[in-house]
Amino acid sequence: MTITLKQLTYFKALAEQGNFRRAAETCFVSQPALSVQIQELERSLGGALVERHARRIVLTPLGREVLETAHRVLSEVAALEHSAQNRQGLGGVLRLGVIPTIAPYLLPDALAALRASDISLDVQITEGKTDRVLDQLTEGALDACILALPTERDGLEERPLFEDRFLLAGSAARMEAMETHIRPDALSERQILLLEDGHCLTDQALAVCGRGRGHPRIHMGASSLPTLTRLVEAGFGLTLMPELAARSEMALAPGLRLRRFDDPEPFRAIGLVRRATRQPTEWFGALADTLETVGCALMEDARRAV
Amino acid sequence: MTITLKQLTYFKALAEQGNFRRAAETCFVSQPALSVQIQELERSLGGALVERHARRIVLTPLGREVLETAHRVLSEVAALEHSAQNRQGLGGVLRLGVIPTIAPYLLPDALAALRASDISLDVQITEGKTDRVLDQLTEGALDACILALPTERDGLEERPLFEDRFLLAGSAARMEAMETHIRPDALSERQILLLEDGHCLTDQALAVCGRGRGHPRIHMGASSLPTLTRLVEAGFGLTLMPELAARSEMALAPGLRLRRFDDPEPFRAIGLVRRATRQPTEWFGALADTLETVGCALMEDARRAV
DNA sequence: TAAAAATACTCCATAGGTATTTTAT
DNA sequence: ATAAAATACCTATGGAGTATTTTTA
Repeated sequence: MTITLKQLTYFKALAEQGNFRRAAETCFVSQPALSVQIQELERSLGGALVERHARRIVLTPLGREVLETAHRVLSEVAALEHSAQNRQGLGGVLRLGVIPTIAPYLLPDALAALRASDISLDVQITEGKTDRVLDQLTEGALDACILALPTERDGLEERPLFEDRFLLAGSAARMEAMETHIRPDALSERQILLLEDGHCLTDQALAVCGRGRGHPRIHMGASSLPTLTRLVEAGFGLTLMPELAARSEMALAPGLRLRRFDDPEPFRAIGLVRRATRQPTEWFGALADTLETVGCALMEDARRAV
Repeated sequence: MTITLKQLTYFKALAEQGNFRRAAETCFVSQPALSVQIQELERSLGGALVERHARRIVLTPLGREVLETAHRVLSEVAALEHSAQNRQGLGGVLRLGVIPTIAPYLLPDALAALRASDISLDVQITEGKTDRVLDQLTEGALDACILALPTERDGLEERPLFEDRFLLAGSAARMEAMETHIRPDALSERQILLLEDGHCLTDQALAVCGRGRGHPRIHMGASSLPTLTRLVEAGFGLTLMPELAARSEMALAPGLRLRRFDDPEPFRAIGLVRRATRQPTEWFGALADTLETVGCALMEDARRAV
């Protein structure tokens, strides 16, 4: 009626052994059991697979063709079963969404660390703003996201990784004109440049500077952090620079000056998010641990530098 | 414990439907039946394949990987089952052995006829002398052979196809010196050129000429019929030319002359041979019928020509 | 509360085993 | 006569069904 893997397994053994009895032995079943399954397979395929002779069997043309398919199918399934054992972490590709103000600064180190770690998982990165990657995560198009917490969405599980503090960034001239001690909410919003709408960093910066104080005057809607950095370097205003991005941005904008805020320093919480599910997922914890280690190390470096 | 095609089928349906109940419906089983098989598959693979959410499911990375394999495996098996229906004649490649004194003369027409016929079978030709192809047939390395009957071996089934009569061939000078009516056994053996040992044609020619009359004097052990033809054309003696080869050989050796023997003309019986097996083999009869038709047509032509 | 999946339990189909017959050399 | 595969028959595993519970949104 229907072809089964068992039938294909028995048939492969029969073709290899050339004899029903020996084939049955290698399959650890009785000879009639194997005979019946071969007959069943022949009935399904509508033709003989082997010529039965007194001392041996010979494959028919159909049998040879079926044998090839059987080989392919069985090896595919065997690979599946085998991968179940040898799998550390998980099989397959983990689709990871990362927001643009994190991706270029965290991923180089993070991917290197993942590659080196025991959890051998392939990662496929999707870069997108918070809402977009969270939508994809919810739909099932992504497996996890790295972004600023909290997400404030239902059905998601958040795991904090590290704190990314904000530094004040400006041109040398502007920064020298500043007083020594700066409190974030003392910044006049008119001085602050922000990324274009949609970047969570924009909202966070507004929150840090105390939105309530007056109407924000966003001079430029820069589309990326490097662009924003260049504008600030050129003296068009100040901005809040995440520590995470500091080293890279300084390398590209030598005229930029950074200054730490007084304690308590404002920060964004970087976290890993996945769909909430009751069943434990091996890879999530391991991935988060690795990212946490990498992220904290980067923060250490940043604190030594500024 | 072991992966089954049923599990893969159910899993594929689940991935497509995104929901256990609908997947179960498309498989025409109850929801618990499908649930259990999915759990079984997950147990075999040692990891979750789907995340269970309230209104839908999402594949895990492992699930996506398994789904790809499942697609490949199921489509291979489906192709097998499907080919069982659409198969005319047989599937696969028929390995056909043919002796050298038949192959080049019969095969061009025969293969064309097979290609045109409804029995769509791929044929792979092995050319070799009688003993060699029969050994391969017995071993199972060939499925059938075209050669001169009888084979006089056990375990083989012979099917006569057509009679290939022998013509007397010689140079123009020699043939003009011959009397009008020739009886085969009247030929002096010393005039006759034969192929080298191993060709059945050699034995047949000796039998035709009445071996008992005296010691055969084989002037040349030619390795192929075309070679033999050239020697004869050059006047080195006479030979027996199978009607089957006559047309081709005449084209290559314009100086050659052919003469029919008086009735009863000597001939070799061309037949198709396979391993004897009690189970009926669809292709054998169909193949034999086609070959018989082609062979008889060639014989008709030959008789009109000489 | 409603919808979906998991669990519990029962039943039956079928794969497998033993004993035997049939077939081919 | 012997060796191998097919057949007959019985048993037991496990896949599927119904009813129910659990879970999550």
